[in-house]
Amino acid sequence: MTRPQQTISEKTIERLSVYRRYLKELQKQGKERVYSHELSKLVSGTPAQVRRDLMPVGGNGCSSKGYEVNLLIEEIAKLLDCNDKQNIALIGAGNLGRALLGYLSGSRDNYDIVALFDNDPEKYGRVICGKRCYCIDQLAEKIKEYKITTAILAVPGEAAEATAEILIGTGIKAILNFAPKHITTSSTVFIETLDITKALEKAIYFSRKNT
Amino acid sequence: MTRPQQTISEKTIERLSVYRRYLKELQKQGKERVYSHELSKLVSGTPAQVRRDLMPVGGNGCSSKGYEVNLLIEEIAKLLDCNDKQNIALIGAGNLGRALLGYLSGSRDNYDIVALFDNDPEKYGRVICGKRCYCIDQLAEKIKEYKITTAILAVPGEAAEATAEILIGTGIKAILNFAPKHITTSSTVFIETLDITKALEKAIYFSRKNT
DNA sequence: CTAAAGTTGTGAAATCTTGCACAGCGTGAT
DNA sequence: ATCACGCTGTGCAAGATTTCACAACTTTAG
Ligand SMILES: NC(=O)c1ccc[n+]([C@@H]2O[C@H](COP(=O)([O-])OP(=O)(O)OC[C@H]3O[C@@H](n4cnc5c(N)ncnc54)[C@H](O)[C@@H]3O)[C@@H](O)[C@H]2O)c1
Ligand SMILES: NC(=O)c1ccc[n+]([C@@H]2O[C@H](COP(=O)([O-])OP(=O)(O)OC[C@H]3O[C@@H](n4cnc5c(N)ncnc54)[C@H](O)[C@@H]3O)[C@@H](O)[C@H]2O)c1
Repeated sequence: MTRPQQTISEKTIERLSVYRRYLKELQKQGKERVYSHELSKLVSGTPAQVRRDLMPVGGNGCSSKGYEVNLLIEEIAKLLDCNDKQNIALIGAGNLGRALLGYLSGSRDNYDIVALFDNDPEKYGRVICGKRCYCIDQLAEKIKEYKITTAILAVPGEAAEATAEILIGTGIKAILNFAPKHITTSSTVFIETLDITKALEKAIYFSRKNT
Repeated sequence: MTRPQQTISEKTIERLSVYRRYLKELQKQGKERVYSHELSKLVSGTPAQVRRDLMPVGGNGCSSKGYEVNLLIEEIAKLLDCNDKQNIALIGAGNLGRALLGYLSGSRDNYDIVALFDNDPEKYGRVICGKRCYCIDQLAEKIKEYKITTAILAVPGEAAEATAEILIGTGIKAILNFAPKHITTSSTVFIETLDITKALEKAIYFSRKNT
């Protein structure tokens, strides 16, 4: 019985990532099984949504006993990570870039920041948080060398589009962008922009609307 | 003719924030009018969506001449900011917190981080990036004093839920949360969680799915 | 063994969001 | 003055996502 493998929505992928994080916590606590309604509370969803999200990961999930935590983590990993550690590049070793580096350098077993890039001679050539920082000119070369498929873009807004173009040119497949710029491309590269200002302005707006 | 003022969706609010940012750039460039199809390109949407988003901001928008940039910025500001500068608190002056502080301390005219809070004696009592850092124990007191309605939460995951509870207790109205924890509450406080790991795992997943 | 309680997987309904398409209008050309 | 063009505002359809609701199954108790 092979998986139907119809495309999975972005939202479902996001929630699977979140479920997995909680599942790992449960695993640490020694919990062996979990019900959809437990997961749903951790995430403000409904049990039905959790069950639907879990459908494409493969049907372990046993009536009346719920899901087996270990197995579920494994199956989600198969789907999200393809059992394959991904090499990531971080472009822009500024304030945000270094914070991210510290945050993401911890014990992640499914991806790893393997190279930094910057155009500031003060920064490239050094090792920051245990990772080598290269000159931005070496981007294409190093991305090939390290087999990097995903990049985190943390350069100033003015440089974001041009840098993204270069990245796309190197054959990279996805970009997580922190610059407050929408990056347009005709290629099929997946671009996710995390727009902090947008999130804050939204919070401010709704701070006035609630009750 | 008063605005219908039916509730505006979260997605529309987010896009309005983004439109405004681009409009301000256009303004700087001296552009006076803009068409929905121009805005839509900057954001990968359709012109129809832009027009629909702009409907609740009040109908300036003139056939054949498009929207007047200055006016549109003003109208969006009325909606998003209520012509009112918001005071924001930043909880957790760690790596991310300080990066955010630097980023958000620039020339924002609609909100301002006015106070920091931390539980580390090394940090509170000081002035960081021009803002005073208080001990977390003074949270309630200072939030009242500064009339703060929105908080940015950048404390470690373990402390996030407890800190959010305290925040909610102070009567705050919205929280922008960076900790990788879902914050559950029965109150009507608006909570937006910006989950960076989730975004990265999503990017990694789609890096493999595209073409 | 049977029944009760509680859970999964999923079709179908409900809701939310986006895109189409066109009436109506302002503009500029003829 | 008239007309063609291109844009806005919006009813409505299409699409996407969430929720409901129930059959099927497992476990536990009697
Ligand atoms: N700091 C934050 O908390 C924060 C929050 C939200 C968004 N952002 C966005 O993230 C980006 C980075 O912010 P930051 O605060 O780290 O800025 P920063 O100025 O501290 O760092 C930017 C880094 O990029 C490098 N750089 C500049 N141009 C480059 C280029 N062409 N190629 C390679 N490297 C280049 C600089 O040398 C510097 O090291 C900006 O777009 C900013 O808008 C930052
Ligand atoms: N650094 C990043 O780029 C990054 C990215 C994504 C998410 N996050 C999340 O953001 C949060 C902060 O990350 P960070 O890298 O800045 O961590 P950090 O350890 O550098 O900073 C945390 C700060 O919070 C303070 N703190 C701890 N407990 C507190 C409490 N109970 N009350 C008040 N202050 C308290 C600490 O003293 C410290 O200053 C974490 O939840 C982390 O998971 C960070």
